[in-house]
Amino acid sequence: MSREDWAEQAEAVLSAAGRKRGGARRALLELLAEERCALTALEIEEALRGRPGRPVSRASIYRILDQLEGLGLVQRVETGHAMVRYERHAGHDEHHHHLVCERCGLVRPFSDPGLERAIRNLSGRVPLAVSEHEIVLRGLCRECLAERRPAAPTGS
Amino acid sequence: MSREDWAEQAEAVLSAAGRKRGGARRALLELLAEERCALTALEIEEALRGRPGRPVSRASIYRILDQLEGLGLVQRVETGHAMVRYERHAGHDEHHHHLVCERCGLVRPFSDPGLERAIRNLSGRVPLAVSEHEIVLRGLCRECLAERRPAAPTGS
DNA sequence: TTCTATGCAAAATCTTTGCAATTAG
DNA sequence: CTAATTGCAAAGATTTTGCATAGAA
Repeated sequence: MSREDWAEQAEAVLSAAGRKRGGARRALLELLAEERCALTALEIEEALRGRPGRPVSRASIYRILDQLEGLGLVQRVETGHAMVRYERHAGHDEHHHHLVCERCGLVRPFSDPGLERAIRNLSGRVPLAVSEHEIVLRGLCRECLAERRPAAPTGS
Repeated sequence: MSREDWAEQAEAVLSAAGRKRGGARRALLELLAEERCALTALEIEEALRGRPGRPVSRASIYRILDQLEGLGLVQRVETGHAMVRYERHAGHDEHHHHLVCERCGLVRPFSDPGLERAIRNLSGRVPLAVSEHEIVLRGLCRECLAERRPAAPTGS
């Protein structure tokens, strides 16, 4: 499913759920369709303010995200700092997790088949009917690591 | 390391860091030593209010948790709902992750060697110097599943 | 026309900070 | 005595809600 398709499909799902179209949600869908990784509500607000389309009020952003999450169109991602991030619900082929830099806060996607296998394997053995999983690796990104260790890593 | 040992060791680390003893922190350490899974700051506040020791002000709870996290004595856990949870930093043998029920909010620990292996394996191949990882599986716990599907699961 | 969508402002919730009093070392 | 600890209240930050208007079907 390509990016434009995602936005269109989302509109279709919304319509099927008896929702009417609106400019604010439209703008939000377009933004999420382009983004490949998770954004916070405030990042979304800012992004929409600085683009050709229209700005969207914060309250609407929260309401729309909540609605989209309820319909399975976006996923919440908890990467830290008690601030929720959202990204479009990806198909099986685009499924990914997140790397978070503890120093600069950078959030990047990654994926790994071995990890998915381990999760699938595990899902049948826990006392929970697993519907989703979320994995966050924390550490230092390359840039922050470089700033901390200017010298070459020569043993002790 | 047993539970009491953890609290004692924590006091030792604090002392080594030049910290003085205080009743509020003491109460918090004892609570965390007993808990096997992550609590939010507000849950900690409530738990401390309803027990023999002393109640601790909310501000102190946040300050103390922050301090303990800085010393590596507790770990933040992001299980969802934009509320941070904390649990004592476990040794290698007690390392675990979390199952979260999407309906009732129950948080339970679990662990799996295969998963840890996959993570270790992966850590060398991502553009991040990984220092921690966090895994959350979401779904319905047994009780909530039972409420939703009163009938026996006989294949359609 | 009827119900949804949206903005604005107020409220609610969680977390942090400032300040003064207390207490450990 | 000096610095860390703690509580209280106020401030911050993020998220939610109430209400009125605008807009889609």
